[in-house]
Amino acid sequence: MSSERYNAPAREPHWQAKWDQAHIFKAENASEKPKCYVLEMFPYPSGRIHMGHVRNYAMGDVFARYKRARGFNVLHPMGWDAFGMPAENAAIERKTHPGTWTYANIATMKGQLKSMGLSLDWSRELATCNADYYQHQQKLFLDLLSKGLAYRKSSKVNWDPVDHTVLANEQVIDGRGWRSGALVESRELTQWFFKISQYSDELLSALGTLDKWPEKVRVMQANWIGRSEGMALRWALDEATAPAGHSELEIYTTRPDTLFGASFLAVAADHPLAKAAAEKDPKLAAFCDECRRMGTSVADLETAEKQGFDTGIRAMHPLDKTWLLPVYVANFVLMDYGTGAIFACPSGDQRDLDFARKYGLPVVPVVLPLGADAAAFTITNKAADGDGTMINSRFLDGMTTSAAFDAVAKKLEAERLGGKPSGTRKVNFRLRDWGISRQRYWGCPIPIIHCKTCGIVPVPAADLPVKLPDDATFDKPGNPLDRHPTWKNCTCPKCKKPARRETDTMDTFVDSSWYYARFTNPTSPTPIDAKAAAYWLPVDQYIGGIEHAILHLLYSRFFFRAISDSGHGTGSNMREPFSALFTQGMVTHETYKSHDGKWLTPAEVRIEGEGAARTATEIATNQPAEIGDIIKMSKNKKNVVDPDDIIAHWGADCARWFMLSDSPPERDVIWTESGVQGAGRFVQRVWRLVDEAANNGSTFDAAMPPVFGVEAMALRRSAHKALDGVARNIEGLRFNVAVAQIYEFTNEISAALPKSSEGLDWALRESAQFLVQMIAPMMPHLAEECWSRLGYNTLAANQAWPQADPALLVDDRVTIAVQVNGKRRDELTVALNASKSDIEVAAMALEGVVRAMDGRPAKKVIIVPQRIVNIVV
RNA sequence: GCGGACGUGGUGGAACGGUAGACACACAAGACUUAAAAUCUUGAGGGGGCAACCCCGUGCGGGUUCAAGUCCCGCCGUCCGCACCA
Repeated sequence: MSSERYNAPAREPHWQAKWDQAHIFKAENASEKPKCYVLEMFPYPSGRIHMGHVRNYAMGDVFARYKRARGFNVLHPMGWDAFGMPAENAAIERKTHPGTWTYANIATMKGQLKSMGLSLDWSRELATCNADYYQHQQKLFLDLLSKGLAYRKSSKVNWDPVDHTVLANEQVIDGRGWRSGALVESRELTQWFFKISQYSDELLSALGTLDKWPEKVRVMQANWIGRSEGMALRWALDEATAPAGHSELEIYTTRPDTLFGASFLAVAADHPLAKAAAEKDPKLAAFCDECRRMGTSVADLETAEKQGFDTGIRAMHPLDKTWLLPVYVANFVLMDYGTGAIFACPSGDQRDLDFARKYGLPVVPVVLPLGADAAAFTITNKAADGDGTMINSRFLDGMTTSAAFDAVAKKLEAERLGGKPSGTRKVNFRLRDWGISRQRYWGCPIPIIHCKTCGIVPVPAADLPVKLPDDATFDKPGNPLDRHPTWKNCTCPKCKKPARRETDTMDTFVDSSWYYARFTNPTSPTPIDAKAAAYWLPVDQYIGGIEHAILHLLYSRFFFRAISDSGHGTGSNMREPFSALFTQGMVTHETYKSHDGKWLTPAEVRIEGEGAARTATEIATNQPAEIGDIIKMSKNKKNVVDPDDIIAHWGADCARWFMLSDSPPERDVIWTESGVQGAGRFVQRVWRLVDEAANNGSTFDAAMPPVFGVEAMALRRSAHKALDGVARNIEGLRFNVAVAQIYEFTNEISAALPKSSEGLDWALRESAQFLVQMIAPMMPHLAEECWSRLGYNTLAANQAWPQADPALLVDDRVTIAVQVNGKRRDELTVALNASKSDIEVAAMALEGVVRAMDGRPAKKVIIVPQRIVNIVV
């Protein structure tokens, strides 16, 4: 018997080397086994892994290892989302090349991931900054271009003044750049776009098929796509007031039913009609400039009052040509939604009502809300924006709002204006096309040549890759490619005259929009090996952070469709890349501040006391420190714990186990020292238990004893139930519950150890072996150590998940609660298959039941076999 | 404003409509030890009672049900996402 403690940090590298030598995590692209593709969102090589990575990869690894044990051919790859601005910023600061910095980080982080003992197929490793990868992305771009799914246009874009680049709409959070945090400015630029809007309908409706995605993510995507059903209405402009060349105005509305409540029209400051009118009206021109200056930031929008300016133009009501309405320029009308023009019904829309009150415009109630008293109904300061019955609406009066919608639609579809229907039903989406041009160096070059003669010329596929030049300079802000002396000069592939290379690079979200497909065959000469992709895709379980709910996850869903439609998919009708998605919570930690207000790391403070009396002291100065909120680990707030330190001190298994226990995986977990200690104690406990069981004489391989005593039988039941429960909980990604079941089971083993019972030695061996196999997905090194202690010279990682014996999953006797009037008064242990009448007789005789019934007769007795008895008196 | 999630001991959290608080952390008492660590045992939702037991208890108020943390209705609160989207 070895009484030594298990030295995890010393033993873990040994087992990692064993796995490496045996190549057991290498996935084969052809197999008799069913496939399972497990993927965690690949990391950006920022320098070192953090606890968030540990949690993410630990979860994926448990699932991957479990599925391997269940007989699946598992693909579990890892790579690097390696392009991006931090590399460039680091290059500026440290005067190194972004590539040097990035590859050094990759080497460091790969070492860290290896020390976690992840069951990864490293033979498929890829880095998006490698030309081996991005050359294929350039090919994908060219094929999207030829299909019209990539295009160039001039438009207003989000400009990040800190990172000196354009950002997509999805990358602007609360008016700020998602990475730099800088307030985004609006600029008019010519940019490359991907036509994600062409897939709006499909991306939205297919959300319904993603039943293994979190509801939250689906709702967020649905809102982002933002479908609305309405009508495009063309209003004839009064000739006397309209600017030359403008005879009509098209607006978009979702409420044509409220058309008789209209009191004005409004257009965006950038609307062509506003611009035309402004030419002759300096005051209007000034107002439009003012609107444009008012940025797009949230702070601006919240404080901005509704403002408008009467253009003097009058428009004819589509249902009554004699009815003229004023056309305003209004600061709240967005040029890029609908047609940039609206009609306003103040009684039915709060914003229109505020505006009407301010400018003294009519407010005519047209919808009587359901249940409202018609005689007493008026609009004061609250618009009636719900459904109801039409009033003051001529031929619509008395109809429901939806009937009125149809009636107006029917009428205006038949009505002609300039030979065309004056109204058409129209579905509108909020989703804009994805602007992918970035004015930065460290990204995938857009394979385009600008020729004075031929215009925009794609780089011929044979000339790919368009490689980034190594000798760029980073000494000043702006795009190094743009100021490179030679790289951008080239010859036009068509006319062979001197031409200029496109110096924008692609948004790095393009890189991550197809990496999962590349993993299926990372050496394919084509971007995607259709056969390999068809075999492995879709990803069976994808795991990552919720922050990508509409960024990466929506882009990928689009990009996979777009490249499939341009000849690069699986060759089948597969449309969704990720069949199941799991969004894990963050890792949080307390924050600490020194007496003079500086953030302190957990290592820099000493904690004493507990509860409300807990105090922190800065170790270096011995000054009291302030204990702050528990928030996501961030370098800024210094509330970080370095995984390397934890692994060096406690071992990877301990870190993994702690990450998986207690908190449900979708929720945030609080990293605490005591929690790690608890996990560390459990590592030792498993080691001791297995050690003792292994010393127990009998072996599991020996023939099963013909008879088991009561204690031995009970232990066997526990073992098989635990096996079954842990399996189901890993399957459902309820790792915290699986962990709890393992704890429970180890308690059972501990309790059984000192007992003596026929067949107990054998049952203990069986239990110990099951325990080892149960923990193997979570604490794989410890499992190997224990497995060898049990006398095996095979690898635990290669063992099949043991089959639970169904006969042992149910007890032959069950204890059920007995209630009187719904309150538990006693309990009853009966044979599993006891008849209802037997149960009733036994229940009625129970002491607690007799007392509670107090001589009253039972009115009713409910018996749910194996569950409960409830006696109603 | 719109949408979503959540609300259970000191803490993290368990709980197919069926014994609420599994399991863990923290805590307390005890054993072992010269001592500490480690380990082991025991205790614990609140209140009452020597005890057997009894009452109350899953944010608040109603309802459905033999039975509600769980389902329904209405509030309150917290967190998250979107937001001048016509």
